[in-house]
Amino acid sequence: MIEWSQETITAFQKTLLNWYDQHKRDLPWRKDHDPYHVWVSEIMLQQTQVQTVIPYYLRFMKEFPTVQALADADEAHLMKAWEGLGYYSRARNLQKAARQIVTDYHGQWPTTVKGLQELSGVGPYTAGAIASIAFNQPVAAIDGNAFRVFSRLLEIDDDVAKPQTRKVFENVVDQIISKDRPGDFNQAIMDLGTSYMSAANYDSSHSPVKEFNQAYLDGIEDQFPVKTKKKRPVRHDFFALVLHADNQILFDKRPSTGILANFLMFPMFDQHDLIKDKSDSQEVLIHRVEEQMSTEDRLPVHLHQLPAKPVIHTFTHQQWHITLLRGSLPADSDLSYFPGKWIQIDHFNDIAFPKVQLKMWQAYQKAIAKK
DNA sequence: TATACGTGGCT
DNA sequence: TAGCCAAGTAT
Repeated sequence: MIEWSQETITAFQKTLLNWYDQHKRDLPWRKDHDPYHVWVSEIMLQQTQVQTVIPYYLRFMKEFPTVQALADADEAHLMKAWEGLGYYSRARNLQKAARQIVTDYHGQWPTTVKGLQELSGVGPYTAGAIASIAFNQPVAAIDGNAFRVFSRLLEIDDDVAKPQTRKVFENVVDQIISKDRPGDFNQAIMDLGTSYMSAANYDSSHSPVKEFNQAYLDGIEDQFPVKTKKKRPVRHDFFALVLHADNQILFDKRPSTGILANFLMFPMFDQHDLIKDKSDSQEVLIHRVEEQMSTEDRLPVHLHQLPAKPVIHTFTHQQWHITLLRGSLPADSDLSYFPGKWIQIDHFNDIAFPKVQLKMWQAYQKAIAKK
């Protein structure tokens, strides 16, 4: 049980919702409460900032205006619409869920948290957000904003990085949430959490709910939320091959699981896997790649390291250092001999690539232009 | 439960 | 600048 009295709870709701009515952000997915609009925006907003999402959301609604259109979309089209947004399993789960709705539910949306969580990619937060915003259910939607805001308001010091902490906050919000306007309540908390009560540069002294903010009143806001630190990304060193033949370049399709699943990328070799002896030089490793690519003498591949800095790309858990290798083939080589897919440069714009692949292509073109 | 999963912004 | 943060979920 929280310390707030029923009077305090009512006063908080009123203050928060009045502020929201006057100052809520005008966002494209707030024009109505259509569950499709709410759902797509919530999936895009997972771990992604509002300003990043807006243009993606607007394009997405033009391309796929309805659940049916999304269910019918071909995967390449879908991934192109998601290109650059990251966490690409979100897009695949989105379509999986669209097909669930169309096929399994005959177009009828589940309206409860439990029902919504049956949809692929919809977890406790997103289910709460859709249920409250689209279906007016008085349920919590605990995201990073809610963790931050309520941890400060009530000086809750449970570690928000731990999964079990979610239920502590759900219990709190279940008691405080407005039963009349649950969707607006949850969205108001998010607006508060990105403005007066943001992670950095918060401005609690001007916050509409400062008198309810115990951590502020006690001068200890900087202690909330309590969150254990993340681990640093692990470094991996790769070679990436740029194998040119006429106007085509060789691509590999990545495995169907793991990071950047299913994307087409330049063939990549983990340098660590190429090492046989500690004393192996970079030249020796490159030569081993040449051997792997030229298993028959009739098609020797010659590789040259490009006069370019390695491409460095950091993910949440990995940091890639990629050395680009340009490959040359004998004239009239049989391209079908190589494992992978030859793609016309002219067609690059129609294919979805992850950011690191676009970086490699840019670095390659820059290096070639210099020569 | 702890970890993997992308990208961009900010200090 | 290296690290943290941003409307989390799946496994």
